[in-house]
Amino acid sequence: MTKSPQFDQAVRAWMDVFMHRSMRGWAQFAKSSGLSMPQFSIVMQLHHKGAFGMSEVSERFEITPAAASQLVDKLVQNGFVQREEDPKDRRAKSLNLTDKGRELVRRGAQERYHWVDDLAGKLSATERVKVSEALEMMTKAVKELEADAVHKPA
Amino acid sequence: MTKSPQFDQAVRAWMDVFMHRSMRGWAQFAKSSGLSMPQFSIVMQLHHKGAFGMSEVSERFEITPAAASQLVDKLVQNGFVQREEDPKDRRAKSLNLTDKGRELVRRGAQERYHWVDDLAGKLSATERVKVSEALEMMTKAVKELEADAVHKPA
DNA sequence: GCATAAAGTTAACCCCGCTTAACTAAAAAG
DNA sequence: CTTTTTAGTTAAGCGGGGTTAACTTTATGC
Repeated sequence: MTKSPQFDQAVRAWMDVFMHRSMRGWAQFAKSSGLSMPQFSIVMQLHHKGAFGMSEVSERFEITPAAASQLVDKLVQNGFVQREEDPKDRRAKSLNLTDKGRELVRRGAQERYHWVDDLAGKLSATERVKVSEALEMMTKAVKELEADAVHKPA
Repeated sequence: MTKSPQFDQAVRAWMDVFMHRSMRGWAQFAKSSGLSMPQFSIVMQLHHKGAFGMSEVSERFEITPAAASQLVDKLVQNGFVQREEDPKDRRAKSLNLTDKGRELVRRGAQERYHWVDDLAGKLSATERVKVSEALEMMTKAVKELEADAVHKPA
């Protein structure tokens, strides 16, 4: 581990400032749309990773199948998620976002987008380029970390 | 609003990837220490902003004074927080972290630190410098945004 | 001084997410 | 074809956080 105080300090400062702003907005948006955080998380996963079944919900969120079933059920009742039989395996269910669900995701992204715009407005063009490059490096690094974690889990 | 697709895209990608990792770790740490997220948030606020009273808890978290009282009570019972009479106004209570509370915060910071180390390991020295600079710009920008928000609230 | 406002607390109640346990139904194994 | 495993559901019950309502205690305004 190559020590780099400047790096550590910069990342920590950023995390402090960014996490608070971001998490708050996140939670607020979820609440404003009438969803609890766990429900909202499922919707987001469904958006990012595409359709999947109950068992994957229970694995990804580390809850029992029963909890997953109940949680998803509320999303279905509220029309955000569609739950249909998997034709390949009639025991399994395939979960998908409905139009309403996709619309919710779209609105959420828009809100974040707005914040990004504001942020961009505070930076000069050259700064924006530098930031873009840096974030791309970071994103790549995080993905590599995650890939590592798969091969040798903690 | 100067449009910059590269910037937007980079920030969004980063947020997606970072938020998931970070929030997960966060929630897990809170749970592993026997605290719920709301309880943990109070501890963190107490750490960042120093001592305050019940009414501020209820304002900051947008909950009723009753809820704040109950929430804090659990933290007091578990020894993370100290609740004492404010000598200036005997109706008010002054909340403070106990040693145990501070120790919790310290451990949390350490865990984040560890993640930052891992991340640093994935970057070259020059990359780390670039990232540091970029994050400092971003942190500054966010703080300016927050300052703006105070003057003309949404 | 007395009425009113402010800071917290307590109690009753609700909703939510989660777990365990018991169950149904379909697929896989033998 | 029967047994076992797998996917998911339902029901009962628990604990958590939230609310409203009623209350106590201390400050303030007049």
